[in-house]
Amino acid sequence: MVKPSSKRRPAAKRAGPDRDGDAEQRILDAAHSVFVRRGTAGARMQEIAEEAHVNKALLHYYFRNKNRLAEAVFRRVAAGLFARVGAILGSDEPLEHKIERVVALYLDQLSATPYAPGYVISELNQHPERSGQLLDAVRQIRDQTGSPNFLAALAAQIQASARAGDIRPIAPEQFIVNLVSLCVFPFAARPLLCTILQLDDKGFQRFIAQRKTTLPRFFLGALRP
Amino acid sequence: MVKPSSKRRPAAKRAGPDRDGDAEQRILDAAHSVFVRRGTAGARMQEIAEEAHVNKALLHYYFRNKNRLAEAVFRRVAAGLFARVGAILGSDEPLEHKIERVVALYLDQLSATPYAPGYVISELNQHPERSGQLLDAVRQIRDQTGSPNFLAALAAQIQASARAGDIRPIAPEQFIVNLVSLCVFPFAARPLLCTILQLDDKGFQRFIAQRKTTLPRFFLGALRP
DNA sequence: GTCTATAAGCAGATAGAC
DNA sequence: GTCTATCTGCTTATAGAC
Repeated sequence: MVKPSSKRRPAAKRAGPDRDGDAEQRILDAAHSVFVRRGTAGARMQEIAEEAHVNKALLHYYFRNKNRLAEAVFRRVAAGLFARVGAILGSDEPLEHKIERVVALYLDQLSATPYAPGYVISELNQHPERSGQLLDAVRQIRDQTGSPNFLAALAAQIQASARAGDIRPIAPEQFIVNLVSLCVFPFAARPLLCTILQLDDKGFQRFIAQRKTTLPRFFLGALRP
Repeated sequence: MVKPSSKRRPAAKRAGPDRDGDAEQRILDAAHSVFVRRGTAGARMQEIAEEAHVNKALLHYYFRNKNRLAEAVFRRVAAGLFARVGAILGSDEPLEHKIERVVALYLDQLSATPYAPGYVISELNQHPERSGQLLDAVRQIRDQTGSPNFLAALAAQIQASARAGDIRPIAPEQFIVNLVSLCVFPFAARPLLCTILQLDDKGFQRFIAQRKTTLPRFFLGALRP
């Protein structure tokens, strides 16, 4: 009934005999990598243990069972997917500027973590109960960035811009879903796009690079009055 | 070494003692339902058997093993996702009309098959070898609709419209990815959107209904010269 | 073609030594 | 904390009767 996790760390080694970090951290990193690549159901505790350079039994020591480990990973990935973008959207920059920054940031970030969107999508499809954990992750961000309810702030800004005649009116939900769709979907569906459009890895990178300049123009064009 | 599948059907019952269709078809339908809901790795042959009202052993009789059954389902779902939209995009209607029809069709179709996009996305992420089967599915459609390489046709149309000054220039790949992203992503990420935007099922339906009129305007607006 | 019964192989989880 | 060894249960897959 011992609960070592997230209590005080043991006296532990720094840069000790095993590769970087203490075991718990290594396990979480390895689990992250494996779960995101294979999906929760397809992931094997054995593979995680190997990638963390520890024994299977240690995973259970720290995280009790597979499901808890999966939850920890899901929260981490989901939070990473919203944190920085949420901060931008909740800031008080002008709308046009926000759009450009969100596109640039998302396209860069997702290039580095290509499996994340597909993973989160399929986890949520297969385990609806994870929406709760998703909300936890979002709230956590809100607390850290100090922008409570960035959606409401954004909605107000959109309506103000529309009334001022800077953009044509659009429902805030549609605005944000459009923006996120255009940024995230190409990565979530990357293997699909590469197949249909006959792109290799290099070609996909070029496609995304082009998109970095193309997409803000496209989006702002759609908002012109 | 018998290969009953897709050879001639047995003398079989029509509207026989078991519910609709012959066993092979019932199995495929059940597998479709279960795989799409749980993902390939999370699906159980037992559950499929029950949903098809047959015994587990019969799944192996018809499809040999789980993997083959999964492939059959994947091909079917992928084909269903492209068939009708591909036909529209490959037709010779004016561009503006195509956009309106694709949006309307996709939003309707996906409302009825909400799990399909997420399923295809995660399958392709977890099994890159399925891209081949994806291509099979696409080719199959191409042959049926008689529009060989609808992408090339669409690209030509876009360039022509741009030269005529009807729309502003846009790379054909960006055009199609934008259109598909805006239609498909909200369904692929449906649980995510419902959580973030605090929508229940009814609310999501309203959101999509609004999108049916909003999205074509948004997209055409972005293309205005 | 369809079933029952069973084999064979893992994967998750625990016990206990160090 | 970390390991080795083992148990238990589930899942795919096959054998064989009808």
